[in-house]
Amino acid sequence: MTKASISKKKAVTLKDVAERAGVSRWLAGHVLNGGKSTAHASLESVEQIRKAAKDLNYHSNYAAGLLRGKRSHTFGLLVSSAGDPLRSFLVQYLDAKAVQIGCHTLISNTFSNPAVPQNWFEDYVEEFVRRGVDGVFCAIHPHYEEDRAALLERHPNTVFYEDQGVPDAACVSVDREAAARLAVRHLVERGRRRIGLAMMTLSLPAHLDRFRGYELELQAHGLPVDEQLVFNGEPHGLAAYPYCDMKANKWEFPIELMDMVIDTLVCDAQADAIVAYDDFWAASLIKRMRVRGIKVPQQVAVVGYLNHYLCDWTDPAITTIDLSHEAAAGAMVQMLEQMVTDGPLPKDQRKVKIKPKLIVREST
Amino acid sequence: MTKASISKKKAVTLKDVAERAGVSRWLAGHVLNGGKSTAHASLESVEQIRKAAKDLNYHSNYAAGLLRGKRSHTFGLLVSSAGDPLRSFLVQYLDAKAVQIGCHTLISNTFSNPAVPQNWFEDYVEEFVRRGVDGVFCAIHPHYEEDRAALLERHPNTVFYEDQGVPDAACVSVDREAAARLAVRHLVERGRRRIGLAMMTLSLPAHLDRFRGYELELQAHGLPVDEQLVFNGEPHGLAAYPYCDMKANKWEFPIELMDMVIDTLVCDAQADAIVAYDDFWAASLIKRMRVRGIKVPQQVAVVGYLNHYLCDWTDPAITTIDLSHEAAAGAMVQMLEQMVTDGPLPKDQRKVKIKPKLIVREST
DNA sequence: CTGAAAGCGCTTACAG
DNA sequence: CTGAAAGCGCTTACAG
Repeated sequence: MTKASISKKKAVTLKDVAERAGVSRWLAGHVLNGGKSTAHASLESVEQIRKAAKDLNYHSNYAAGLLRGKRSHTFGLLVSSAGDPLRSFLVQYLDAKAVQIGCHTLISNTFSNPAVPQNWFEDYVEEFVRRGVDGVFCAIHPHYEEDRAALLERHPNTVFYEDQGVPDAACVSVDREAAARLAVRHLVERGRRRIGLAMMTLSLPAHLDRFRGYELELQAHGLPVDEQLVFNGEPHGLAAYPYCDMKANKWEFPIELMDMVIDTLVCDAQADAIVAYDDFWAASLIKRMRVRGIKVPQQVAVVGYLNHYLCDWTDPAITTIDLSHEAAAGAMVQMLEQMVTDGPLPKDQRKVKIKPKLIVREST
Repeated sequence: MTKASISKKKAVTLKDVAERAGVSRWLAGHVLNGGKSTAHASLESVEQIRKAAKDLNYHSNYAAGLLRGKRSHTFGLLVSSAGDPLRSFLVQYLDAKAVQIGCHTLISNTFSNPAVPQNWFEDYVEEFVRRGVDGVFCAIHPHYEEDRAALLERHPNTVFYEDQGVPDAACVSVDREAAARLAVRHLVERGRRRIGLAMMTLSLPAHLDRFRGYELELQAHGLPVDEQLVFNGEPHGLAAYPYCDMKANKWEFPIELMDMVIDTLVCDAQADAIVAYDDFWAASLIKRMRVRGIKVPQQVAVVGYLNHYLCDWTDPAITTIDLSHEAAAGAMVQMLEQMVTDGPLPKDQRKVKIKPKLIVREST
């Protein structure tokens, strides 16, 4: 059988199955594609139809179903770059969870692509409409100023990852306050008393959550909150955007800032531990401290944030907070599917916080 | 306007546009969706139609087009896990390049998902048929024994990443021989004379390519090929599968083997440089050598393979070979698109080798 | 260029 | 349960 003959071969249709099973097209369609009860059909007919479908390798025509208004079993996924360390595993798990309920994922990552025009976001939103996606996952970074309201207008069935400032929207996010508390508690248990916090900024809600967790956990252990122990990158020119420019696949990490963190927290404020902004900060802090003769973890313990697999490969390996991407993806898929089948979620079910986990390695 | 009214609002159709533009449905369809020449229409009509379409926010109905046999502008992407460090950037770039030619990417990564049944591969292949993808990118790891012949049978338009043992199939792969030569040449230029090679196995073609490159480049510099300087992990129980089990998101890295590499190459054979199997080997080798008091790069230089971003975060940062994922993705998209539009590629255009690049950091 | 018709494969509504 | 018909939105073929 040549390739040409394959591609020319007519697809097997409901009519073929019905004829072979000796039933009506209606019944065959009802049994194979109806989804609901098969009450109308005798058990024998159902058997016959299923067998005929299998024999003929029947698969219902996707385009015809769509045209008649059936759902697409496709979710659109908006992400700035699929390879982004903060997103790649979320992407993987979202698709894996979607597959479990019979759905597929259409990706759209375009920030990595300089050739894509400015209005990529709107174009994707329209293309998603055109393709009849059942819903959308929006996992673009919160600081990108795309029009999320317009997205919601076109796709009421949207679930966000991380709070993107859209009131009442369905949203799954990491419990950052809990994350900071986990880190601090662990350090206290290891006997640290002067625990520093190194943050990129303290002017955004998500970052403030971590600061609050840091404060609360210190207080829970009767430790003072010393503002000298809190480093805020913002006055030093650190904006809230990522230092990893995925567009150019280039890391522009402010390594000199890490020395400032060490000056401020370790040298001046005598920190014996640092809760770092993320694993990349942690890795650089460790690297710079080694150069300066400060031993990790003996003199200063370091905790990261994210649990990127690079944590296994630094020296020492980094103790960190795992963001539970799999759990987040599971929650997102479950919420979206419920929205698709049952309509909008009740308001009190729209915000889901994911519990992070402490992963202990060598840096503490 | 309530959400309900939006979802109920009838989609704008070609008929609406034609009426508004005062032309026939045929002409409107021809101008807006025909793609080919607009020779049949007067310039004025074309203007009118375009304007009407824009005013009404017309987008051609995807399902109807598919049903009538138009191409889907969708590529299927088979990958074991989208978050895999060896694949995540390829995934990102494939989508980015596809978008540039107006196509979208349907991902399918399921190895990460224990709940997916054994026959996931065949299911995806059928689902891709059902959804009418224009073609398929197959970037699953070569050692997974899925039925690639069956894939090709259903989807003649398939481009593989890395040689997967399918004769005559279109395939883009890294020039591994060139990669090894780049590493060796760089080390020779840095004055190294006893350059070790640490390989996972030497029984697979792809790995042998690197060994050949190593040999050739040594010979090109008049250096002897000393078999003591070649470490082969295979006799030590290292199979050719990845040590990163994405299914469980768990790394089972044979760290004790890294000590064996150091014993064999550095202690016994007096290597002053190691060309490592990949960046993860390089990172571990560096880590273990530090423990043993061997200075990198002063005593032993190390070169990785892949240019994963973790190379920036180890100490010292790793000199490595970049696999040019963006170029590979570009070639794959270009080949697939040509197959879609012009039919099968001539046999001599089916194998594309991507040139890797040397990235110098601190470990050499 | 127009206009009316057929048909892609399915689902829905309807009379039996 | 069956059977014949309509229609989702489009493209194609055809007579004008």
